[in-house]
Amino acid sequence: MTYLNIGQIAKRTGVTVEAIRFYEKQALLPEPRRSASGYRQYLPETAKRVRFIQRAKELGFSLKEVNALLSLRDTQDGSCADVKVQALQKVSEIEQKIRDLNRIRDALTELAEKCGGRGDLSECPILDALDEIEDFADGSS
Amino acid sequence: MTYLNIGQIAKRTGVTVEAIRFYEKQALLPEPRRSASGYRQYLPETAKRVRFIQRAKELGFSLKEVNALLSLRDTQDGSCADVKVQALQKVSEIEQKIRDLNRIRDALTELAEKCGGRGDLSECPILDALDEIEDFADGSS
DNA sequence: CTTGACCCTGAAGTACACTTCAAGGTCTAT
DNA sequence: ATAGACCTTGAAGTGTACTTCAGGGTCAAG
Repeated sequence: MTYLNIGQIAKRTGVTVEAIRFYEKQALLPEPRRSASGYRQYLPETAKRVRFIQRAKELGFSLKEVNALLSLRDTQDGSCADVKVQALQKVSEIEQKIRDLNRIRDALTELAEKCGGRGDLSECPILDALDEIEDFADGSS
Repeated sequence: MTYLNIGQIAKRTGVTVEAIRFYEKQALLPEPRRSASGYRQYLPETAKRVRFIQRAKELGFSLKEVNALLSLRDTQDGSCADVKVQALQKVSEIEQKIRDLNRIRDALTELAEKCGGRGDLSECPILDALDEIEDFADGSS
């Protein structure tokens, strides 16, 4: 049969069995088919979904947000226009994250370059590179 | 005087007073100067650092990781070569995050485009777009 | 010289995302 | 048919990142 039990999903994704059950409880994963004896039986695609959850978490999305992302794909109620609005909203959030990560990456790259690989930190004042992040306006009051 | 008290830092950063004190306890912020009466007195630059902490958190870095990033800049011990190695390591982690975010953004953009803004979800099967994320190898066993 | 907005500390409480535990049933190989 | 690796549930425990509470001191305005 093409079904996988929870341990096999765990192995394929690197996520613990317990975490997978937890995701089910949180409705991030649909309740799977069960064997006669009550074992969960997953389609192999479930592993994709679990990996997506992991990745999204590493990118700073809460499980609630991951759920919202997945629901954009899953949901059967609500209009397509709603989905579009939400998707575009998420896109702009994500683009902000990408910009921020680029800023941090550039600062770290500059830092590494200026360090040349030898000398001690007193010869590396360019560690200020990170201060170039957030170089704009303060609060207004 | 050029010093700001904790409430002013909070206002400029959008981070609560309590969280700022918490960051100090966790050594993400250096212990500031104190007034005669014990009030914390911050240099305005501290706001930059606090905003950096917030941004980095939103990008999926734990406070411990943020600390490591900030330490790359701050530290006075350890050789510059060490800093370089760590910085480049972080750069590749960050580049992975950027790739993942690009994947999610592209999928969401595609989803939004195909939705055209009207019709209901039964006319939007492209919600499968997100499945194109993680399109590669399964576990090896 | 008091009122209200601010600051201080330490301790306890909360939300999130799990992990561990307890107590037990199932499956496969020998 | 029994050992060992798997699966089940529910409840309690853990680490992170705060927030709230209790009890009090400080500062600027009127």
